[in-house]
Amino acid sequence: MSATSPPPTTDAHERILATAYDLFSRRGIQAVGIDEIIETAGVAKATLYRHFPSKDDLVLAFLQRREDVWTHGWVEREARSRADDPEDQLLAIFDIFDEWFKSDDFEASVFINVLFEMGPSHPTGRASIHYLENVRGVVATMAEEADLRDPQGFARSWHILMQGSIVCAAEGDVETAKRAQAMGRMLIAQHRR
Amino acid sequence: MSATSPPPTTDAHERILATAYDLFSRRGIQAVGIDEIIETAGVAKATLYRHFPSKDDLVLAFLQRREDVWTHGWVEREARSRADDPEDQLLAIFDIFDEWFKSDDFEASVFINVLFEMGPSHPTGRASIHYLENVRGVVATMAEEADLRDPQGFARSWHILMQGSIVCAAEGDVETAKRAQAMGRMLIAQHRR
DNA sequence: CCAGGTGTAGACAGACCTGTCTACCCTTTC
DNA sequence: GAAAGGGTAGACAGGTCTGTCTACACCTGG
Repeated sequence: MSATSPPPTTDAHERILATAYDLFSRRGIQAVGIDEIIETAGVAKATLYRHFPSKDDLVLAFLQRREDVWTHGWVEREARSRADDPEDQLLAIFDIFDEWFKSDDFEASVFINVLFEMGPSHPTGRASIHYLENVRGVVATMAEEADLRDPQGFARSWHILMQGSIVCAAEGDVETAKRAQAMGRMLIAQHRR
Repeated sequence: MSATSPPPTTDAHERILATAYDLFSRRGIQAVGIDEIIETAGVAKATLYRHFPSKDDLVLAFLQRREDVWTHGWVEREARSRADDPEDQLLAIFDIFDEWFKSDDFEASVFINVLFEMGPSHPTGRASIHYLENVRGVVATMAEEADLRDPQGFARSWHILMQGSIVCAAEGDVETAKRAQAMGRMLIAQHRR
């Protein structure tokens, strides 16, 4: 989330990945070249290619980190910390999204972004699909904890609301999280036993 | 002005645009180069640049055609032809989406695609946002015809369902249209007077 | 002391891409 | 019959990008 490049004391591998995370997150994959990454990270080109044999490998490492930082470290963690009741934890996702959409550095979802930028058959696109499925898995777990009917089906419907609100936010509608949350409430009510 | 149509081929302008429509629709903007378009269309490079001063201009013309063909010529037209009741016309959108997602040439939404590929500040990205707003406008009109409360707000929520199902379909979930439709039913029920 | 691993700096190859330009062809119109 | 306009074919300029390569510097451990 920090835009500052780390001090040169940290090791090169980490510095490259942190820089790539920042640049890829904000501007996408195609728009960020290797040359910009090495310059921003303060690293020689040979060093980057020693740690990451190709740009695709760097992108894959970036997506893995995105899951750690965004999916688990931010969305899941925040949702769980904001409420005790599992239903409220689910609804809290859209409170978090609301803050996300209204923040300055909202740049649309990295996973959707890469999926559309690279296509579903490209290795990085396939990886994005995998990480999006994991997001759905987090929702399914919460749905189980909330003792909702058909947690897998619930998670798929909930996922539609999450993805839809992200796209609508990218379109410019900053109030979209509240609308998605309202539909989420209806969906929860329908899945109660 | 002349009504004479030369036997060899159709109008070059039309041939270029039709080829660009096909290639851009299926593979995205960045992945399709000018050289491929002129070769596929069977046209000289100078001819393309005579009709479209730059690739961006060609993309803008492509997006305009996409609205004509897809938004109005297909989704809106089909939805209206499949039901008389406005509420059923709205729900029919997801029947159409269902067939779309399951068709061989489903390639995700062009407008979302271009928006994510080019970014919201690029002219073509801005145009995509405009055409997505027009899709929402079609929904709002149908909502008015169905005499639903707050048709604009309804259309925004409905739009979340549409966008979400498209992304989930791109992710590989082919049953997503049915789930979106079920949530659509709930949303309609909530907006009845 | 020196060998190996890690780093820097930057030139360079090779493959793309968009957009321009020349040179020529063919048809229609005045 | 000449001019004009639209078309073809393709070279070319100028830019981008990834990835390789050379040459050198600095530790650190044996």
